[in-house]
Amino acid sequence: MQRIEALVQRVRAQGGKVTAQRMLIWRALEGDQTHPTAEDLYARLKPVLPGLSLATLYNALNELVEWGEVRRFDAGDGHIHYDPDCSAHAELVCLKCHTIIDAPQEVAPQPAIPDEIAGYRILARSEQYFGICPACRAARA
Amino acid sequence: MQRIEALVQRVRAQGGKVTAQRMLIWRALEGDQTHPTAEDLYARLKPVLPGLSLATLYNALNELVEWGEVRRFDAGDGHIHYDPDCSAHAELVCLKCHTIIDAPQEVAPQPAIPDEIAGYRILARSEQYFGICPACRAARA
DNA sequence: ACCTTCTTTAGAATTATTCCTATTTGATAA
DNA sequence: TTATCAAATAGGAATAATTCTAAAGAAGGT
Repeated sequence: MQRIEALVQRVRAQGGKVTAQRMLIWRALEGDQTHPTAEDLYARLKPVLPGLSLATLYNALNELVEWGEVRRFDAGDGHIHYDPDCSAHAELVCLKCHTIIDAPQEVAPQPAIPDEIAGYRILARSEQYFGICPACRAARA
Repeated sequence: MQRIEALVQRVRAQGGKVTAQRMLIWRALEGDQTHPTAEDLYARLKPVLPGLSLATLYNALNELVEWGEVRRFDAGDGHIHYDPDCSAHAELVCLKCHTIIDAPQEVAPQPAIPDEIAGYRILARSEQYFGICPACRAARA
């Protein structure tokens, strides 16, 4: 995710409004490395801004995804997870216990993102490896 | 996805049962290239086996995912999509209209899947490129 | 064929996400 | 400041996805 000032400018430039809700959500995501779900974020933000609606949160999240500022991915646990870190990295998802960790660049190197593929203008790339984590492998044996 | 005979053996080997419902779902997925959602499949299968429950369909799908036989991914349109084609390919997802196409290997080459990353036993890999499709680019201009 | 055992199923209940719309609020300019 | 207008919000309704549990069904031995 870009710095918040850049998001402010982006919203203004397209005739949008910098609302308290958006700022709150942006700040909550900034630097977050926990791959939170929408519910996680809601539980965190509701006490801060009690009037906050879940719909508003989903709107803001989906808009960030459309801008390519945040990645959203399915970890196979029945929840959609969000990750503001759009730098080059893959996720490692355990198919048994659904824990998620970021794969280091060395073990899952990321190619440069091309500007265009098959006529599509490419904004973001997402990669997941699904498998069985060390703990679950041990538990099974 | 492997051939259906292989799935039959797999289920038997782990003490499971080859039910009519599983066979039906497996056959529906075999060779499907439409990236269907669970609802798509349900609509297709319900007339064939009217007693079929959505829960059964989800069970079967999630079990295939856990076996690494089918990939499931979030196309950002509010629906989870399933793809029985686990051969090496990335998906191209339009952030505006949410159409999904398979990227040819030439434009998005797939590395070999390592057996293990950071202690995880790797079973599957998923890759998506998010962007704006040619039609939406034209519409915007 | 008939039990027995254990898995799977159907349908309802629950939870997650998106959609809808009257109302509120930010931004702009007088 | 204040009025104006477009855009965002809140909250509830609608839709999507998952979980739960009693009942049904397949496999294997008798």
